[in-house]
This record gives sequence, C-alpha cells and structure tokens, in this order.
Amino acid sequence: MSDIIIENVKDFNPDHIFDCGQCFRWRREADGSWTGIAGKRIANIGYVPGLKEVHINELDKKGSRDLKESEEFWRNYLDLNRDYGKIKRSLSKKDPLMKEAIASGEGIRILNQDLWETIISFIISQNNNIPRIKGCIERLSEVAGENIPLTGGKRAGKELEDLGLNPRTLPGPKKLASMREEDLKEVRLGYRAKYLIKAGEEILERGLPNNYEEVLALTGVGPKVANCIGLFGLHNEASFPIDVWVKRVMKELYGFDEGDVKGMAEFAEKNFGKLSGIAQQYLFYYIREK
DNA sequence: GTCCAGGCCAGAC
DNA sequence: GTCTGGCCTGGA
Repeated sequence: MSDIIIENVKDFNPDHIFDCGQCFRWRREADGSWTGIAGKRIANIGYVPGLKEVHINELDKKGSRDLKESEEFWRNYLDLNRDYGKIKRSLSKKDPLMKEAIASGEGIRILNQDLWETIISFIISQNNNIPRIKGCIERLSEVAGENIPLTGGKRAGKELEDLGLNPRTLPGPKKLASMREEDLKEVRLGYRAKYLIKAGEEILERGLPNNYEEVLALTGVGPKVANCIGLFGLHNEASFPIDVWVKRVMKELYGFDEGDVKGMAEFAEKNFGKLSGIAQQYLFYYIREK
C-alpha cells in the first residue's frame, strides 16, 4: 500500500522518465516501480496506467510523516504540474519525425532535480557510460556523502535492505572543496575528480550558477554538459544537449552530418524553440530504444 | 589487444 | 575561432 496516491496523471511512464538519461540514482524494481534518492529523500514510485495513478512511497518519512509536504515535493520533482499532452501536440504538429520519436517515449517528464546534484552528476557523465556514471555517483555518496536518517526505524531499514539501496546523500560543494583528488581515489572518477573539487570551490566562491554562461564557466563543463545542467538543473527547456546519441538520431531522422553540431543546435532552436530540451529527450529515448 | 562511452582542456594554427 | 591529441576507467 502506498503512502501517497496521485490521481488522474496522464503522460507518465516511470520507465521513460527514469531511463531517458536525466538521472542516475534510480533503479527499476521487479514490479516495474522505481526506487531512488533525491537529496535527502528516498522513495519508491510506481504507476498504474489503467487507473492513471502515481503511487509514491517515501521511505524516510514513515513514523513521523508529513504526507502533504511529501506529496508536494514529489509532485514538483516529477513535474506533474506541467501539461505534457499540450507539449507533445505542439512538437508533433509540424514534424512527423518528432511524432514518431514521441510515440516511443510518450511518458517522459523532465524531473525537477536539485541544481548542485545535477552539476556534479553531469560533470561525472562526460566521456563516460551510464552504468559507470551510476557507479561513480554511488561511490561518491559512500566516500563523501552523509547517511540519510530514517525515521521509520526497522521497517524502513528493512525495506532498504531488500532494495539493496545505500541511503547516502551526495556531498555538498563545501565538502567537495575540502577534499583532495587522493581522497576521491576509490570513487574512480579518473580525470573528472579534479573537476568536481574545482566545481565545489568555484561554487563556494561565486554561488550557484543562474544561466548557461555561468554554468559553462565552471571548470570541466563544456557545451554539452552545460546544456544538460541547463535543462535538468535550471529547468531551461530551450537547452538542447547534443551528445553522441543525439548526433546519431539527428543523422538518422534529419540527415545531419554527425559533426555538424552547430547545424543541429540551430535546427533545434528554429524547429523546437522553447521546447528543444523536451524534444531532445524524446529523440534520445527513441534512438536508444532502437 | 583495440575501441568506445551522454566531452573537455590545452595548445597549435 | 577552429581543430587536434590526450585523458581516467571499465566493459565489449
């Protein structure tokens, strides 16, 4: 039985949401639900298509729970207040190819993730593959993060054990800035370790970035990562991250040369405009699924 | 062994 | 401004 049930939710599919490349701390359960960590919160989230219900179980809230507060958080995190039907209609209207891409990932939603966590996650993602990114992030939480207190005592603890989930936060900027590359050795970040430490230092000094230029100014952040942070951390839906998969899909669907990043960016701006980032998610999911 | 994975930096032109 | 080589790591 779930703690929270949100009714009448359309355009929602956990497989699409948690497997479209925007997050790295969620894992799929045998029953099709997903369990993951966001900040200091741990939850299991499932969807019942027939009833159009989102089921949410926040593990660390058991015993002393404030369900209303919890629901508010997850409703925002899952971007349930946005009308994706409208977005999809708008994107597919003048583009039959996009319509096909949307059909493959019709239940995608852009999560409202914490900016700092998005920054370190996508610095780690560069020149890297998803399983290893996930491993690095989990090891980073073990080495530099903190335990997430579980108010539910045994019950929550037992459930976590069953899930094989390690309830740890990611380190904040202050913590990272205080570390040396050597301290992060076990995390096996490779050359990205110094970027993370530097990002911590730069953000302590200048505060969190507010726009693309400020994100790009961080050490170890180039155009691709900056666009990911813009889209997933700053919620700027005009961002259009171009990675190897997007290059592939842009070649296959629209005939671009894989090296023509500039052309792709211009195309996205012209055709998808303020919805470029959401279009990118459908394209990414479509090509990955093929 | 080689190649590649959701790139970026530094240095050369 | 644009292009190239090198880079940590792990799995195919």
